Amino acid sequence: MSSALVGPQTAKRASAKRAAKESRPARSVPEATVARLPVYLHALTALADTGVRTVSSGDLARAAGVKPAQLRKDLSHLGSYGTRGVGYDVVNLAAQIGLRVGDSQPWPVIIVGLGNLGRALANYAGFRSRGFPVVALVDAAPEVVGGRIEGLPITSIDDLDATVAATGATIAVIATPAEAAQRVCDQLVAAGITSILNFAATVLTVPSWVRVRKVDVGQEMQILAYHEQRKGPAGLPGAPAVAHFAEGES
Amino acid sequence: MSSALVGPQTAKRASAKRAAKESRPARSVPEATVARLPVYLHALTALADTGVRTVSSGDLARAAGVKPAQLRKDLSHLGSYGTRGVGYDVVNLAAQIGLRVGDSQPWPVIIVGLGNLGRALANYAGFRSRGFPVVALVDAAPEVVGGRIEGLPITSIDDLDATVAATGATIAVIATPAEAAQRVCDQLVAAGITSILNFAATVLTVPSWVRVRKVDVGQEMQILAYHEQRKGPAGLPGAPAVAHFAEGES
DNA sequence: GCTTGTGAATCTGTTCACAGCA
DNA sequence: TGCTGTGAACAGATTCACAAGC
Repeated sequence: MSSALVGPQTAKRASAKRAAKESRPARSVPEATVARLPVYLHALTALADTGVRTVSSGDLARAAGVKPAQLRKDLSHLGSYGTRGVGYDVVNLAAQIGLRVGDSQPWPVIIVGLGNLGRALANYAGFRSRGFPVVALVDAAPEVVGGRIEGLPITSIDDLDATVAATGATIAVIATPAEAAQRVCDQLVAAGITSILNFAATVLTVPSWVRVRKVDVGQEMQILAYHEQRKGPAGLPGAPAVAHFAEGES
Repeated sequence: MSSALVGPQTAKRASAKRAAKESRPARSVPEATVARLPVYLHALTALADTGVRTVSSGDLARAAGVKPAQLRKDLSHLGSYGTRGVGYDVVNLAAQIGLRVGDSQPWPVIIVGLGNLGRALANYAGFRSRGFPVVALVDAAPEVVGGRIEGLPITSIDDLDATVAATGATIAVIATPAEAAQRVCDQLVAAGITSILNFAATVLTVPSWVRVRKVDVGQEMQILAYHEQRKGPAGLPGAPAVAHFAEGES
């Protein structure tokens, strides 16, 4: 589990700045930027579909819901794909971002857990269309195994190793109940999965080479509720509160 | 659109540091902390269920997947609910966080869009159990309206104003196709909704007093794919890669 | 003219390290 | 002796503002 084997950020402290300065052509895009690339790509695709050829940082930023300066800074981490005085070539920029985001190849995905959510995900068309074909459906319940969804058979969790090997998947989606999530996660990791999208309401413990992203609807709701809470007691809706400057919506 | 009336963090720009120093007892919890409160609450609830009475920042941090210092800093924004040399009282701390997260009252929720995802969400039990009863299901398609899910009737989007007024909901979930999302969003806002959880793959434009959180499965996948991309070409799995500095997984 | 790309300034969040207290 | 709570140091991300270039 959290046994040593770490060694990560070991010599990071001391070396840092000076060492990284030369020899490297500026690798690594900031994580915050990576998280926005899909948004930019989506906006660019929409623009391309409507026949727009070039777009300015201002326009693209508006479509993506960010500020122009942020967009330019983000894109600058990828390279210089714009033309001063003109803007960005929509198709070319989309291609460049697509490259980074792995659009050039399909990423086969395994879905584990076929309750309500798992089934909805298995039927979700946007999955395949975005380059993530669902190649296997896995569950533990004997009465579920053997069924089919969208023509794809549901296989047993006991055959996970074979399933992963056969499909070549490296990404998995966990849509099981919270109690089963960690166990399933361990099995996925053992089978060679290195990226996991976790819909279960649990914190997963994984080795350092495995990346997990969590989607927790309940938590999102609670974050919204936190802010609703603030509003309620303060001022009545409709009644103009005191000062306030409009926010530019992030 | 960006008219205005919030009231909170009002004169922030100009005043800043100097002014904020005195008179204010440190209001407002950082957004990053707010996003973690639900995780802490979940971990505490689990601990309480197993009968644990007190917990140290180290143990709770491990359960929540953060560092102890981070947990203490986060909790310090809420007040001093721990006991030096001992730890935190599980039940009391859970109560305090629950208070902030709005656990004390139910937050009725409306779900708009009853395709695969909407139906899965409507059936999602964890919704109600976390204090977010689904009080209305809304769709636009005539052939869907009139049906029932979990005993709840599906009403027409045309009756939205009445539905919101009747239920008193302030939070809504958008699970429509992307094309319909902005239109639905506008209608929700007009009806009085002030918090939205958006599952559609679009950036929503809303007035400043409305809060939106987005859940986009496709985007999450692309973020995972971005990192998979880095790994792939570099070294074979199993074969120790060259240099390579391990990242410290957050 | 116009818009990009980027250093510098700022803001936000995280981590350290230790004083304060049971 | 612990473990919390927190100032101070650090790191990361955002925003500003302007030089560079079409």
